[in-house]
Amino acid sequence: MTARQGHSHQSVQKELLRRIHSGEWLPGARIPGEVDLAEEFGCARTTVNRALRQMAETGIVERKRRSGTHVALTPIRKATLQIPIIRQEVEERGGVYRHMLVSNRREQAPSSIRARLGLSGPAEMLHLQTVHLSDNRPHMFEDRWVNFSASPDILEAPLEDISPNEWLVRHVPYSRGDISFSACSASGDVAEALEIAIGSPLFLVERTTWMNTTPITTLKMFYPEGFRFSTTL
Amino acid sequence: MTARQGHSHQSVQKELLRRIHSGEWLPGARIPGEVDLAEEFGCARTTVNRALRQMAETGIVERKRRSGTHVALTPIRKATLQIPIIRQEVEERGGVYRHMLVSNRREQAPSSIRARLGLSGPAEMLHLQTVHLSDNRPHMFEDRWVNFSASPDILEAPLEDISPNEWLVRHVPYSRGDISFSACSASGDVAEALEIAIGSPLFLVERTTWMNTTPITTLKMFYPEGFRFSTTL
DNA sequence: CAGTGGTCTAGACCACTCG
DNA sequence: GAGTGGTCTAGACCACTGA
Repeated sequence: MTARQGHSHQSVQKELLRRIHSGEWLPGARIPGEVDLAEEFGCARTTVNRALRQMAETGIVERKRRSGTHVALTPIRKATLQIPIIRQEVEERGGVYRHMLVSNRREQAPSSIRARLGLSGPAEMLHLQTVHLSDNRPHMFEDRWVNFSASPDILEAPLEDISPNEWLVRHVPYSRGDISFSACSASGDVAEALEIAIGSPLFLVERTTWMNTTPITTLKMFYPEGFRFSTTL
Repeated sequence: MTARQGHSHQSVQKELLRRIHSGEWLPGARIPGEVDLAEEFGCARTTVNRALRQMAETGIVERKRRSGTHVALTPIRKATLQIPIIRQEVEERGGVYRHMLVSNRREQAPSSIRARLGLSGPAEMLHLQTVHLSDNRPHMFEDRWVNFSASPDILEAPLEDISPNEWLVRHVPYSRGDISFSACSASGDVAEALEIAIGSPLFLVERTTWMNTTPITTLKMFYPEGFRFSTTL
């Protein structure tokens, strides 16, 4: 059967967005059911469904069975952030990337680190400190602990040539991660590595990753003032 | 025709993820085509397509026509952030919310603000400064400019009772927004509002929103040290 | 130019949930 | 119990792009 195309899911979404943005459908208002919309637009219900599903994923509408689809009271609540490899991050900003491994030691993980990873008993881990440079100026300082029992290969990795960040991303998959953003002031170590004054404000990203329930690595990334993490809503 | 169900798109995705996480399919490796996978799983191609499309949206795989689907070299590169109403943010963290309107004036917007909004000529705007409190302690300081020609109603809004943040979210839709995160140190004004020392590190969120090409509002939100913005990968 | 993903259709059944 | 979204199927055509 020749399926003559009425509307694409994108054109449907565009029209639905127009009605929301124009105020025709106010926040909280109920949107007609998929069957009605499909009839109105002259397309299959599947097409309407996809348009509405995408709008629900970005938080523009809320959907529940039986009660239908409503315009969200707080339109657009989700932004997606890119989590790049640091080298790419530097190069995308037009800099020449280089890294320096400041520390590379096996140590007993302190309790704060074990807590982040969800480990109860003592554990020997790889403690790596790296300065990431852009055009030979400090871009970011990374303080990382690696649970090498989950990825023994890292003990033989050429971390002078490839940063721990990049080596892990390329060799150790993970299934789950936490990430958080905050601000802090520079302690002595970090200030020295970044060549800034002690107490300077820093943008701090903390990330921990697991493969299933096995912790892989946890790290803090310290960015000096001026660095921005941007995205679009 | 009774469509007997083979696999759901979720079960397909789960199995594909397993193969990636187990190392069976390494980063960069090519994944079989949709037709082959559909045959293997005994389901429709549509089902495989949806599973792979979702995995592409989260950055786990990369898809191109003709060349097929490949495991991403940098697995998982996107995180979604919730952009809440501040009152909800405070209440979700267990605090009692209150806000104080520190400033509410019509002013000529300085050039820095006009630049953020993409306006060339002079423009009179509403300049609002709000302290958001959690359990009567400062939670965040907001410095906002509103292009009231795009939403004249705000001039009559009871901003003492409902914060500018919440009033705008509930009454003025937007189609596009920028958001960025960084760190800075507290200036005198902000330090006073947040009851912290001048120079303290702050977590700074900047957001600008438009309706189509009309600028709506731009603001900076200053969070004291200790505040974290978290999400899951 | 041929292979791969991208998408639409029409129809069906299922699952949740509100009244 | 009935209405609404959630999803699967089988088939078709289209669009991009790399060999």
